[in-house]
Amino acid sequence: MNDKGGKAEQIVTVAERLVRTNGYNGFSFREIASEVGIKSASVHYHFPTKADLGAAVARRYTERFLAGLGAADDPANSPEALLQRYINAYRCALVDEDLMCLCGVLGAEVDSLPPEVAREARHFFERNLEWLESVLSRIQVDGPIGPDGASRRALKIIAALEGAMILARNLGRNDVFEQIITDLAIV
Amino acid sequence: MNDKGGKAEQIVTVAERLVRTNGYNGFSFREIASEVGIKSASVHYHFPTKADLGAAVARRYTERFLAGLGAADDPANSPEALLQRYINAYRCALVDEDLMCLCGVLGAEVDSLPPEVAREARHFFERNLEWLESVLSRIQVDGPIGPDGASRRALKIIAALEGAMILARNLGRNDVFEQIITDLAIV
DNA sequence: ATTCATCTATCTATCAGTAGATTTGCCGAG
DNA sequence: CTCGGCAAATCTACTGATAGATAGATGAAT
Repeated sequence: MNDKGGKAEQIVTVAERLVRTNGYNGFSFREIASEVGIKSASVHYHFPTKADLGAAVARRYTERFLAGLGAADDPANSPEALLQRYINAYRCALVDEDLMCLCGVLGAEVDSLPPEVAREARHFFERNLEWLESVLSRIQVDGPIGPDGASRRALKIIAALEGAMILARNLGRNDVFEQIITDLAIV
Repeated sequence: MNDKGGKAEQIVTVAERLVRTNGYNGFSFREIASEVGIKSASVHYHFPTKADLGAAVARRYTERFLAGLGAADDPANSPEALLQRYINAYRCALVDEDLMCLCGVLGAEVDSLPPEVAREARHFFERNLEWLESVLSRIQVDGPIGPDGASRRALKIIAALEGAMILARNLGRNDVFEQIITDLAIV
């Protein structure tokens, strides 16, 4: 059958898209089951509770996202190139996938998430900040002012990207994303 | 009775808090009714459908938010002071109310919103951008570089603020908000 | 024979929304 | 002041749909 990598993987894939479209409170086992071509009881077999599934979705998303970036300290890639790669990951989500960042969605409703899902969302941001700080610390800031350390710059970059996605999607204008990230890499 | 400004107003108030906590797909007529002290059928009397209520919540939020800012071209307030007031509005939502920006939440799940709710969310951003552009155009940009027009700067400011709220709330650290908005007013 | 994965069937709870009765508060007539 | 009537607001009671979750049967693979 159409069994790309096993049903559990398919379930997570469908769930990810639904969460990124509707939020954590906006998807159901039945809808996932229907799209995968099984029954909702079978989804419960793989992921006993909704929180289990939500956490699995966030965990896989984080791993895939970071894997796509590569090592922050890889000497084969300049920090400037890695920064562009990071920004491009968000651009692809917005333009190619036409979806919000998963953890941007989860982050907006963090107070109503089951603890294990909230923990995975926080983990996404922590790992991203770690990666960005590592990249930014390789860039020589020689300007006379340069008040921000790598940590603060990393925060500013993620915030700008998440905010840019929300604005672009609400205004229905992807060029808004490009305007916001202009000069994001050089501050 | 405890009837602050009428039941319709109370309903919108409770609904706003629930949306800002759980997202649009995460609140119910029953929960609102329970908190207000009436039955869910009475909520339907004031707001026939969930989309009606959602749109009313967003509309009142936008009006209240803009009213709190004052006129963008009021000569009694310097543009710099107005900009600080704008940033402070987000800070208060985060620190004092401990809630996300309503339209940040709605914006994250915009693809699953009823059309009239999505329209109100977009309207919030459009009105905010208009106000910010008006304020920013009053500030003399004399720097030798200054590549951004008022429009682009307005986008960057809103994106940074929405992203800062998401990050601060997910990391459970309000100082993250302060770090991100450092120098936001002077670029 | 055991395990894995799926199924059917069902449970209880909740959802948005509706119909129609009832209460409440106000206003004008006597 | 009191009564009748009207309309706004709330109620009870319900519908059909859907939610997450569970029990136990079925079939296939090892």
